[in-house]
Parts: sequence; structure tokens; C-alpha cells
Amino acid sequence: MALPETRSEQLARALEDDICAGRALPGMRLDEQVLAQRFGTSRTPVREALKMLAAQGFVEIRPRQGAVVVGLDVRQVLELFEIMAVLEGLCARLAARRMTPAERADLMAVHAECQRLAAAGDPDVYYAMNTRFHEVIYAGSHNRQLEEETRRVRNRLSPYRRNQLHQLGRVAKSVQEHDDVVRALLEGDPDRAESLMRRHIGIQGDGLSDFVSNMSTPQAVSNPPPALAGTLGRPTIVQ
Amino acid sequence: MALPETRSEQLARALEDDICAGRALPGMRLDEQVLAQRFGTSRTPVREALKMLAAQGFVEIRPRQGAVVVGLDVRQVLELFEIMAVLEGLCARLAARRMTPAERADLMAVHAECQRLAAAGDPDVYYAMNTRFHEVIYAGSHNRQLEEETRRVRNRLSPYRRNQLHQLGRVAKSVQEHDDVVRALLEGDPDRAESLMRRHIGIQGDGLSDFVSNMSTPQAVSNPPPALAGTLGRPTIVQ
DNA sequence: ATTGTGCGTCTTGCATGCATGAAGAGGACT
DNA sequence: AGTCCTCTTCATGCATGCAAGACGCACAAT
Repeated sequence: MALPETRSEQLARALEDDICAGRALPGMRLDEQVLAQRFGTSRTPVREALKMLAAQGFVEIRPRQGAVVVGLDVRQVLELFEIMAVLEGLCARLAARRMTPAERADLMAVHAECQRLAAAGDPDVYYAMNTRFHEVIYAGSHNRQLEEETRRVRNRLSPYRRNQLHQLGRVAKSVQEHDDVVRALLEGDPDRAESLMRRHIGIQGDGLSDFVSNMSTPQAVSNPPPALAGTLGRPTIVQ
Repeated sequence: MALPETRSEQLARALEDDICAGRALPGMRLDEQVLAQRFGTSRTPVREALKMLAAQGFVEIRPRQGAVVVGLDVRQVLELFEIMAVLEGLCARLAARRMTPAERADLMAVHAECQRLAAAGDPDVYYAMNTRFHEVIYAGSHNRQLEEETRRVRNRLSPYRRNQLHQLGRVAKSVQEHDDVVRALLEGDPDRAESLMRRHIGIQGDGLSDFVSNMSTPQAVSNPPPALAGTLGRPTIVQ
């Protein structure tokens, strides 16, 4: 069954992964030849992969000037968070109505695991389980398009979220908010589930200023509006 | 200033336009060579354009089997409408808080024009102005990412919306709903604006059954899950 | 010292060539 | 007759080649 995957798709996934995982930092130049050599192919599939990533907003291709990992400034990140909040909110709303008993059990299990890891204290380990928690809810929406869309926005934001949980008390707060969401979901209350999830994702009140001040951690070369992107945070040549 | 546009970008825009405008119907085969000839280029930029469109969900590329315009089945269309509703809802919410006086004036002008055209009676003419109405609200959100995202989903749905307004009384209803939204926007009531917009976009109650029964108008070759897509609505070879 | 000009180098954008794998036609066999 | 198999044909996936545009540097002029 395993449908054959073309090189360009493999490359696109690999590069997207590099970006999401923070191995390719915003502003980093993606040289076609270098990538081609790195992956042992010609430039053609590399170019196709870059085009795909560009179409999804992960990289920016300036004609005749090559591709760089998109660097979002504070404003753009906040914009994406606004989107993320409603998408995840919709996931929760739909999940409240549509999750099967098996999915509900799954949710509870993952949530319990989250609680356990939160108590354990390592934010990075918690982060992984936190991701799974949200994934369960995406799936629970029974809306594939929404699932993909939400995941895509999440991935675009991921370089900027890594450190979010390292703030003091953030993990505990996160898991508490999860708890509220889970309750609403299991009670089948779509309105409350949506509203709670939106609050959970949205950066509000203190969270906002905390986030903004901690942001620009991944050397965010602001690039699109000002035609600089190479003046201050000089596009590091990728290995 | 006019930044140079590469062939592949031109092609991508042209093809997306063909799809949105219904000139390229769902299920239609997009032959690389034919397109290359049609646009007077080699296959390379055509391939890159197709990859971009694939990354955005407009076409589907099955390895070694070429690209086809994505055909959405009823379920997928409804899924996208669910997304669309919250995205447009968010636009309205943000617009209610953020629109400048000039933008508000713009909104009123376009709305008035909508009312005029609705009374005039031609659904297709109204459709164009209706699009502008929504665009004004996208812009009013002052959230570029949201604007693009919403427009993208809208475009994906456009082949399936064309006939929606041809239903008896739909135009009148649409313009009435606009009126409610406008009122909430101008009063600066984000909650109401969002909620009204969600209802406006969402297909609910009668709207749903009406829509579903009228759907599958563009010969929607359901393709992704079942590996057929070529059995019933045989991929028409594009000119 | 700073700014403007010209050249050289390099990367990108696109064209072309070739091999692999898929769809279809035709025939043999059940 | 229907089914399976083989062979042919052809489109796709990828590699390579080539020209144009961008960047950097040196040098000259102010």
C-alpha cells in the first residue's frame, strides 16, 4: 500500500521538519546546491520542495536571490496565534460533539499522562505530550481539512513556541487549562470547550507581555516588509 | 518596485485562477506538456507551479500519474465550510475592534452597493460585489496572515459556491445577513459580529440540505480516499 | 574617507535529455 | 466470453546544461 514518495516530497518533509524542530532557524539561507549535495540529488527536486514550502509559508523565495527560512516578527507571530486560537477552538467544539467513546478514552489517557509529566517537571518532555494532547483533539473534530490546517499553522509557529513552556509556572497553568477543556469535552459542551480552548491558545493578559518579551528568541530576521533581511541578522549560510 | 515574477509563479496564479473561476473543473487532468505548450514554456516551471498548487490543496499530484484538479466530495466541502465560518468569524471579530474610520466608510459603501445589486436581481453581479464585501472585512481585521488564510480557503471552495446564490431568495437573505453584520461591526461589538458572520457563512438548517442537494454540480470526482478518481468521472484531458 | 562605477563570480531560472514506471492494447489461455 | 499476461507507448521524475541577473570586490573619482 505504501504509496511511493518522490524525492521532492521527502525533501519537503525533511526541510519542514528541520524548520519546525528549530534546526533551520528563521533567516537561514537555503542553498539549492548545498541541499542537493546534502541529500544526494540534483537541484531539481530541491527546487520543487522549496516551492512547496514557500507555498505553505515556511520559506520565502525571492526571485534570483534564493530561499530563506521565513522569519516572523512579533506582529506576525501574534497574528498566527489569533488564527491558531480559533482553529483549535473549532477543533474542541467539534470534538465535544463528535468524539467516539474510544477517542474520549484516549483523550483521558493522554491528559493523565500530561498531568504526570507536568508534575515530573521537565518542560521539554511535557511539550511532546502536550502536542499529542492537542493532536487527539484535532482528530476528535472528525474534520480532516481542519486537522491539516490546524497542524500547518501549529508547525509554522513551532519555532516560536519552544521556550514558551520554560516560563515559570507555565506548565502547571497549561495542564490546568487542559483539565478544564477535557471536562467540557467529556460533558459534551461545545460552546464551553471552544471558549476554553481559545483562551488556552490565545495569548492574553500577562501571557502576552511575557511572550512578547521572551520572543525573538530564534534569531528572527524580520524579512518580508523591509527589504533588509541580511543586514542585521545576516542570513547564516546553511551548512 | 514591481518585483519580477518568475514563470512558475505566473503559471501558479493562472492555474489557480482557472480553478477558482471554474474553467478547470475538479477531476480535470493537468498535463505538463500541454500546459507547457499552452504557456509557451518548458515543463520545468509548469511542474513547479503544480507543486505549489498541490501544497495549497488546489491540485493533487499522484506520483507517476500526473496532476488533477482536486475534487472535493460533499463531506470535504462541508469540512471546509466549517473552517471558513470560524475564519470569517474571526475576521469580523477583529474588524469590529480594529477598522479605521476610512475602512468603516468603505464597508458601508460596498454594503450599499450590495443592497443595490441585490435589488437589481442578477446573482452573478451580486456575487462579485459580495466578494468585495467580504474582502473589506478581511482587510479590516488588520491581520495579514488571517487575510491570506481566509482567502485561500475561500478560493478552494469557490468552484462549489458559484451556484449557491442562484437559489431562490438566497441573495436577499445574504444581503440581510450582511446588514446585521455591518451593524454589529459599526457598533464595535466583536462578539456579535463574529457570531453573525459565522452564521452567515455556516450552512445551517435548511441551508445545509439545500446546499448538499444542489452540490456536486462541478463534476466532483471524489478522489483522495478511494483510489478511483478516473473510473467514474474519467479525468477529462485538458485542452 | 566615502561614494560611484565596472568587472568577475556565483546562484538562480529555465530548457532539454534520459530512465523508470504506469496505462492501454493485443493476444493467449482458461 | 472473460481473465490474465505481455508488450508497447507515453508521461512523469530527475539529472544536466546554459544564460541572465544579483552580489561582492576592486578601483577610481570626488
